[in-house]
Amino acid sequence: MTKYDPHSIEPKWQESWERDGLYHVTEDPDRPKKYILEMFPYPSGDIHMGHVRNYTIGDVIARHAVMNGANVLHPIGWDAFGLPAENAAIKSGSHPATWTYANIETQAASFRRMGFSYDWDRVVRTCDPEYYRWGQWIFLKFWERGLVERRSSPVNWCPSCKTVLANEQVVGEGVCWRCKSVVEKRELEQWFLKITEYSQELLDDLDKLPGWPERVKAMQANWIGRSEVAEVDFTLCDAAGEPTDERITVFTTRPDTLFGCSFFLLAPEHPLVSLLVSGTEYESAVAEIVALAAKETSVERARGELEKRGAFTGRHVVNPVNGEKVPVWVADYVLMDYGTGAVMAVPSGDERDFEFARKYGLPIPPVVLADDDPLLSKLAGSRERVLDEVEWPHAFSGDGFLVQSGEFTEMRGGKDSEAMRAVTAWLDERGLGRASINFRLRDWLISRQRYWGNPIPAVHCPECGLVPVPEEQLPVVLPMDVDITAGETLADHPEFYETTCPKCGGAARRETDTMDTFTCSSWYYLRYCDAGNDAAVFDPAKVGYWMPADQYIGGIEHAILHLLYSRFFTKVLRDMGLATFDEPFTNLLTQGMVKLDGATMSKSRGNVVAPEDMIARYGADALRAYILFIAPPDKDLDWSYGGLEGMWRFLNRAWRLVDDIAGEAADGCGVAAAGDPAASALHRALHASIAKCGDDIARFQFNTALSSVMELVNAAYDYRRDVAVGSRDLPLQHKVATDLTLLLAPFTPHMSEELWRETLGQRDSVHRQSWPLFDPTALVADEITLPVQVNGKVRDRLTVSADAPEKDIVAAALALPNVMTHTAGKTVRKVVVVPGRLVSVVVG
RNA sequence: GCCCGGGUGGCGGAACGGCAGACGCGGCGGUCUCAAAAACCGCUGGGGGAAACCCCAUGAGGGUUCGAUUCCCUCCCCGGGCACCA
Repeated sequence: MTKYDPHSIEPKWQESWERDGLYHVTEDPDRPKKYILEMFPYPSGDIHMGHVRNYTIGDVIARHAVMNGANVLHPIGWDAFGLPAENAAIKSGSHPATWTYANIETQAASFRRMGFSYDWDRVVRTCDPEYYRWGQWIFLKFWERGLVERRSSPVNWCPSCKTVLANEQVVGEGVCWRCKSVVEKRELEQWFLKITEYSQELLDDLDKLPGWPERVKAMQANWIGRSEVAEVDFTLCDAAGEPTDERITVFTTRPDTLFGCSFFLLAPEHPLVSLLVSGTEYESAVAEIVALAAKETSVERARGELEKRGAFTGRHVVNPVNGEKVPVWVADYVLMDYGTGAVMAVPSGDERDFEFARKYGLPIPPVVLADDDPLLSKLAGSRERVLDEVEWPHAFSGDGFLVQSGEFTEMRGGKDSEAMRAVTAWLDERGLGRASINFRLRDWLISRQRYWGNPIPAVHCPECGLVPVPEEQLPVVLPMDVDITAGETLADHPEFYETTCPKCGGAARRETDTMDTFTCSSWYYLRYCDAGNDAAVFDPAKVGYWMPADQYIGGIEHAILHLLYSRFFTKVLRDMGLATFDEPFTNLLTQGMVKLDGATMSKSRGNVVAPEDMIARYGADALRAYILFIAPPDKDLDWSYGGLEGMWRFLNRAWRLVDDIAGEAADGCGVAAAGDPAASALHRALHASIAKCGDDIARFQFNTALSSVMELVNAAYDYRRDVAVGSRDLPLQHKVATDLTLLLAPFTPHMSEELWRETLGQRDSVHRQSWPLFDPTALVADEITLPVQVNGKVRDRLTVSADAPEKDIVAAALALPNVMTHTAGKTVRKVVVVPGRLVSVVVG
């Protein structure tokens, strides 16, 4: 008899596995591959319950896949560049590199202590020059393909992080994703990756991802924001009101309302604004609006709570559909960075234009009427404009009939309507407009004004302009002697930025911005396939063998950010001929958060349950099994100490069972009794658990997978309680003990290994064994008990032999006492027999 | 406003259209013990009944079906994403 002691067995097997290279893999064309990937962590130093959950899920999937005969790649690495290292360095006076590498060591030790089955030979650390040089190489390839651009535009600036941010990194109501400060808009020259070139494909290929949660796909589709619009060209008039050659194009989703356009709007930031008004009587009023708009914070503006303000420019444009001249106003609710920054205003059909028209006394001609609108009878049939005002309290944006709309009058209007198509076609024929597609997705701003990142490999030459660093000069090494505590960045470091132009050899300045860390995490999963390669970014053959990743596991917070960027990188690398697949991650599992009393665990809140403490008490196996048992993986879970205690009890129970059975086997006692019902019940329970546990792991229902193992243990205890020692079926018990050990192996790798090798005396590792075979015939019982319903309610139970013919079942069911009670005095209209399931009697 | 999720015992959660609540936590009662811990056994949705059993119950209301937590429609509530997006 031995006692379950995780503290002695867990470290022992961890060392043994590592010594034996148990989790080291190479390509093997003869076996099916499986790439199980978890989002690599930022090395913050300590592991938290979110890590435990994320990486345990991956580990169970990986171990189960191995037992099912797959050649499994299960790597780990560190997303090691980023701001926290700089902030910590400023605080502690150490170097970001020192801080980062030390954290990687402690975190790796914690991961080893959890018993995760990583191939440690493939570790990737994004702050290693051996890694980031290939990030720079990819950047140069993007540049060659015209996907890199340095340009000036209004960008998001985080005052706290002192750097610019990509659109995706501004979350909620205009705050920085990392520090939650309110983001400011600044006009700056920055580096962009042209992700918008792939907008349509990024959207379309979501359909190629049936293994992704709907939620994530919906979020990406929302973010990409495709809308089918019409472009309409308005002709600008000069100050005297005469049409010029200049046209201003607007986007609209409602070309059917074009006849209701009674004014025209420009965003305050629109470049035309100052040209139109400079030196005119309208200049000061317009300047005021521009100044006011500049002061509005992005938060205020995003909430749409501001009262709309505007000013007339003194100019007009010609509405192409009816030749009408409408006034051009500047309005603060028109956004420069959506569409063209110019809008045709249709106050009767758009609530914002409606408010604006009311405020400034502009006309509101109705053009689309609801089917029950009283104006319908008054305006029906009139093609010409007869009414310029409505008494409505709001604009009407629904479907309806067109009135006073020229030749389109009486057509059906609305989104995706007859009138909409007709107007667009009419404009197209005359070269005044066209159907078009608009995306909300913006190009990815990747430059950061921070030190601890991957340097952008570019040189500014006064003669040649922007020059890429030649490939053979890579990597542009991040210098280690920058004094971060003094607030220095690369821009303060002449030794770094003073250089010569690769093209002309003249004096030039090296780019001092670094890349967004999300560029590093957009291709690390490819590097895992060929981590040590120092001659190329990776060997396409190796990537071709392992990719795409069969299963990706990580937090929902990357639903857009990392997952969108990685999809983009994959598509570009494919177009470069380095990959043959369209999507990097075939299946995605987004795990829920680990909370305490409903609140997110955080150090600042002081409500953190430290994994180390739990390991110290119950061992890593109990923690692993518990965090999977408490809830399905995609749901948030609330931490419970009692639940962990319960898992500890179960592991002890399972341990004792295997230990006791092994003891009895050694004693050689017990004789199998043929046809013993208790033994066949245990036999059935065993195979039911084998089937359910495997199926449930395959569909990531780890909680029910574990509960099926618990049922097996309960069944074995029942058997041993009910059957005297001398009458127990020894081979069956032994089979239960070994299969139980195998079923638990993915969840509790250390305990299973100890039971397998020490208690059950096996030679090879339990983690090199096959998943136990399920025998469907074992589930077939001689007799079955069927519930019998009368009018949908269970009234009795019927025990019959499994192969009883239907008419015998019907007869026996109708003869059951409680069935007779409920059918007495009524006519049996129908009897439904669902074989092996139930009997349903219909009376009336 | 648009788009996704989700509402089941005291709690976490189970249920290919087929006995609602598996498994676990917690609670109650018991065995063992001088006692406690551990372990083991039993009970544990609500109501009625001595019992056999009966009634109610998966956010609300309809529908399809012999049969609905599950499928369809309408609505309510909670969580998340997008949004002065033209």
